[in-house]
Amino acid sequence: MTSVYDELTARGLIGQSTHDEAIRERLAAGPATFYIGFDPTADSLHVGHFLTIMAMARMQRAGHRPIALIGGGTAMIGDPTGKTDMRRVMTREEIDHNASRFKDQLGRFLDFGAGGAIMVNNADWLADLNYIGFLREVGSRFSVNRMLTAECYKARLEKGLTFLEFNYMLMQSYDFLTLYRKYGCQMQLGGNDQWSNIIGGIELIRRAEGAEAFGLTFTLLTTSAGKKMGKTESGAVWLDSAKTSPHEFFQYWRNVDDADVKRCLYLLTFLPGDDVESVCAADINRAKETLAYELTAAVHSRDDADRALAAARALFGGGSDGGGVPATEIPAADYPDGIGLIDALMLAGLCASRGEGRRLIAQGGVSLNGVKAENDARTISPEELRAGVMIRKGKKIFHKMKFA
RNA sequence: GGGCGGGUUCCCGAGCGGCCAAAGGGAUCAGACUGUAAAUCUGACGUCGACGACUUCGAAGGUUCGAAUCCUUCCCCUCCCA
Repeated sequence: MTSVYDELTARGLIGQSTHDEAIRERLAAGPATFYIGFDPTADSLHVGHFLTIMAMARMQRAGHRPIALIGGGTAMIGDPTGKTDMRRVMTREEIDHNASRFKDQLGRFLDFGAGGAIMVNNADWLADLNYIGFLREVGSRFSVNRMLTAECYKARLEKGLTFLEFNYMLMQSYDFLTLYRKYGCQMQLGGNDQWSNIIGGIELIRRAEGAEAFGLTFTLLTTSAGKKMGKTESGAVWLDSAKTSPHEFFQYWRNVDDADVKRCLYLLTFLPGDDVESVCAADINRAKETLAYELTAAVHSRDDADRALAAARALFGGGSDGGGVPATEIPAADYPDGIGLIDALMLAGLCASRGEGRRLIAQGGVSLNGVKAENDARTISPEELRAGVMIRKGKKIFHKMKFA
């Protein structure tokens, strides 16, 4: 069996590593403890985190021990990396709430059982730090000159960087040091954008403990065009089914670019390399279906994936019905005469304003049960609502509406 | 603290008294073509009971028949000096 390191490399996950050979040897030598941090800046993890999570899961499968660090403390500072503007300062309550959501979600992918993965929150040691003590222990080991040359601060040096955010690197480095001391954690992984922060921690460990630590970053999940994946017009693609339904989630992956399918299969699924190659070579559309199915099953459930797949086939294969399609139920009592088409679109969230709805219909972008809506005066009758109407917006967006 | 330059619709960015709901680009949405792909072409893109009305150009006042454009105060940002 090949080592995880080789597996990660073969699948194209590795972005940069601090010590190629040393890390390979360390991972081959036996169980290693590593950590990855997640800043709870939203109330759900999203697709951007998923690649990292899968990498953790692969490592765990290979016998290593993951520490999932929830950045309850660092989130109070805000990582300036990759941001051009200072982010909104979050309240303690928001952060705590988000952190608890993260916890639940991570539990789906990692085994937190005895001897398994560990979850920690850096608020536990950052929140009550003593300023003087921290400066003396940690601050003294950082060179501002060096920090300023770090790539992650470049952009911000032009737009403005607060002292608060400048400290982020120290916080994260201190996390690494703390985990090293507490759990013997010798390795930090992260997105490629975390490189500078990881290096900071490694150097801190060396200076403070005289010990060696390693860093490994993953490629960012981007499209072949270089854009970050996981964003849609309506925001991020979330892992929480309440924020992005399994159907939408499935559709997102079903619609990825031809050019990105193989990469995604390698990066995000456990599908063996040979299978990835063969499925992509055979039929690209089939490969997309596989991608969508596998990811939906992993993030949500087999059942959800089955439903989404069935719905997709029915919907796009010419059939009309499909379970799992987003649906809106309206109380019959409120609409004795049916509902105006534009109102229905608004209610279903298919358009943001009535004007937009009107335009949509005028341009031929709306159909009901497969019949194109000719004009915006159309109403959906009570009979139709009783039976349930399938509203289709554009080519790919379906929404069911019926009486509750 | 002093001085310069700024804050325009989702983003970038024109406009600098009426012809401005505001050029251009990007993003987005729809249509055509397709394979639920890409590329391309076309249209739309503040809100509404829509050939009209209403609300926008950092905030609040003011000048004017008329302001995104002029004046005053305030808030925020960049840069230079301290």
